[in-house]
Amino acid sequence: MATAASNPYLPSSSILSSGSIVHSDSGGGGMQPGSAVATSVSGGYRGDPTVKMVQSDFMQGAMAASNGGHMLSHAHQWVTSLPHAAAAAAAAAVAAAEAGSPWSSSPVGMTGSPQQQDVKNNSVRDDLHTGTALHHRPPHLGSHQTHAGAWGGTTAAHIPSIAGGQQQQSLIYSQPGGFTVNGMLSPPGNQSLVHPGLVRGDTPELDHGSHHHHHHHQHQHHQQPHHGGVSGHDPHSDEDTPTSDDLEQFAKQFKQRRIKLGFTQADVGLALGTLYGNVFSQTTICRFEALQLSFKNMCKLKPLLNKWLEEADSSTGSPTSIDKIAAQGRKRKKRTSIEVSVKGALESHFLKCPKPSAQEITTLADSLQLEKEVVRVWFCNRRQKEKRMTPPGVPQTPEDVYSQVGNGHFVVDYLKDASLTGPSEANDQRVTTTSSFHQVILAH
DNA sequence: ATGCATGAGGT
DNA sequence: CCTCATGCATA
Repeated sequence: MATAASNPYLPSSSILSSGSIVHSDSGGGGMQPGSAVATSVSGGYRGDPTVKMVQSDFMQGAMAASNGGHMLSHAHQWVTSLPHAAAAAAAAAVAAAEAGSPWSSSPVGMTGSPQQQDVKNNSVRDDLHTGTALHHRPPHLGSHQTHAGAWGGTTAAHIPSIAGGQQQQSLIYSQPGGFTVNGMLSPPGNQSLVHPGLVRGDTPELDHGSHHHHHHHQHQHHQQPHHGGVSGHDPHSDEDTPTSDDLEQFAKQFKQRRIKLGFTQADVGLALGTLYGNVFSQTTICRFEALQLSFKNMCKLKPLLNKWLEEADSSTGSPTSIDKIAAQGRKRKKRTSIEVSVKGALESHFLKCPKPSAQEITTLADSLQLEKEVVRVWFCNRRQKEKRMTPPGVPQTPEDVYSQVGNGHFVVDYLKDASLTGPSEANDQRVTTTSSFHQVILAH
């Protein structure tokens, strides 16, 4: 194979990335009058030997730079290191899918890598689980994929098991060893972190005596298609679609317990993986706790986290290690940091038009000297932000606070409307509405 | 805790 | 191209 042997990011050949070649930004005027972006370099990707210069859908039109003609310094040099051939991966994916277990088979990735440095997979030591044989259950092979109609529509069922729903990206980030990594629960380092008494005590709390549910909005539940079908819904069962209040509450409880048990958000994420085959990152757990996910997404995760909770406090002391199957070499573009001033500009435009056309984006990008993609993505992310349950900046005081926009309930409400409404038109409406509220916080 | 990014689906 | 769910990398 013609795989290049010189990987600029390998420890040894760090001639380039040694320490401080970071091109400072535009601040003091090292370069152009208008350069605003600064992609900080910080090397450190250890891809595998099989370097392949594949890629990048970005380059396509991004570098048009029609204006000055100068390309500026930030060349996209995202590390490229696709370990396995795409073909192989694809094939494997299919195979996996057919096999039924989305996760239990993705040996690819290292099939050809001669020297994986940190592969410590294979070690199936979970069978030695020392007693706690509770966890570790094979992914239920449900070939159904999450329909997730929850709130979006008439066919709001309940949240189906999503264990097998998304195997999509797992192809790339999937764990090396394949299957269930191993053990979960195990407070970082020492388990004696927690008071023995309260772990098992199973504090029947759940309440925080002071339930301040001041805010009551009319019900926004979308009823199930057939009334009488799935009845017997317990108010706190994870069966039916929870209300925003439920989620809010759960999130809080979850966080509390998690902390008490001495687990980090990352731990939980991993645990979920070994428990159900769905690994999540610290980010996601964090966002869940902070209600920074979409309503739908919150609903999806709640059951999983709930289960973990149960498992977590029922485990006396699980040994197994907490492995970190850290980031394998992946070619991610360097995170471009956008200058505050530029951000401001983007914000402005966003308020005016949250959905700029391709042309507009190009223009804007051009004027700001940013890559088109960056701008596009910025808008995408921005829109997503608008849709989260908890609007940023809004004081989240549990007490009172339900003055106007309270805890995002309204957000959820409007959101639901939005999703129900037909494509196009309605969108502007909702954004506008939200924006008005945001202006308050944004325009200090 | 968050900002920018990736990718799978859906139009 | 967009939306959504997610996450690496960072401040």
